[in-house]
Amino acid sequence: MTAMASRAGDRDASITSRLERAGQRYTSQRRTIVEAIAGAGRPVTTPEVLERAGHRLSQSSVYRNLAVLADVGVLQRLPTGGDFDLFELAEELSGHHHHHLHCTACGVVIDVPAGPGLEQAVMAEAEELVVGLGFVVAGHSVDLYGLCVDCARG
Amino acid sequence: MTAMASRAGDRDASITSRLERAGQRYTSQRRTIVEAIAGAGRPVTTPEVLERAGHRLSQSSVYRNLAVLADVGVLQRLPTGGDFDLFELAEELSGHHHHHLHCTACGVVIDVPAGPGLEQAVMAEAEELVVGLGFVVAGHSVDLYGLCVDCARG
DNA sequence: ATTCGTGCAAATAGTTTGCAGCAGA
DNA sequence: TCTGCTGCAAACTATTTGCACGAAT
Repeated sequence: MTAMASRAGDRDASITSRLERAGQRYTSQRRTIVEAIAGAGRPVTTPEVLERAGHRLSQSSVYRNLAVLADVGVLQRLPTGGDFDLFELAEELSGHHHHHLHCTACGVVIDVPAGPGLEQAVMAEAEELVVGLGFVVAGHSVDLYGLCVDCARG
Repeated sequence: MTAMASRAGDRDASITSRLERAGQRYTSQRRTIVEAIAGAGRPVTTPEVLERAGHRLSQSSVYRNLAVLADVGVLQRLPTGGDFDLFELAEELSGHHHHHLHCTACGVVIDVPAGPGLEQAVMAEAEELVVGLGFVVAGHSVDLYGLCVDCARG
């Protein structure tokens, strides 16, 4: 419990500081949004955020706050090609580096922890690119496409 | 030259058959679109397709045809989070498996050939997921984010 | 007090669609 | 000649924005 509280506190402090650096405040509405997203355990859409927050906040404010939170690095935006973009806690805050599993049938996106072998391979590849193209690699993402358990059955 | 012509012919035949399987035709406009995209050598946006085709086709038809061509597997759509999605030739048709380098400053996306080490690592990871989650992996993409040569300098 | 946040309604912009004429098999 | 393709204009929808009021420091 102490450890949990401490970790939650760390997260809030980090979010507050990121916002303040941009002259912004960590309001209760922004807290609600962050908690709705963190509590989902997977990337969520704007309507889902609204839903999970019980529609207690206006749509325009959600859009505005998602943009602000993504801007200061609290959230990560995931384009999907579908109707809505997805949002998740930035890896720097959630603490665990992961990749995504996209179900091409139902559209759900699931987090999967990044294995060390794959990470190493990506790093090696990134290294070659710096040398070969002068491209400075800052981050990466690995996305797997297929069918989730539910859709694979039927 | 013979080899080139042969390869181009193979591509057209493959495209025609994919379209016909869906009761569609490989019209000259669709040819124009495919050539505009194939000739770019990197993923392009809808306005770029229009531009590269010299604005000889209507915007709505371009949208319609990009959707059809993506549906039958001739093109691949790449969501970006920016204003426009990107389109590129499907890997089955272009023949070379590759990943993408995204410049976070100017937004350009560059193709990079997929190295064998990375591919192997992704496959291994995919294998574990099938066993662990029952998720059936059909494909994947690796995306690297950073600064392209031009943006890294200036 | 001043600055930022919020809700509402209106505006924006990428994309889709209805329809009438055209073209290919 | 039948089915699908195209262009135009209108419709649609996710997202953004102007404005006036409320909240926080």
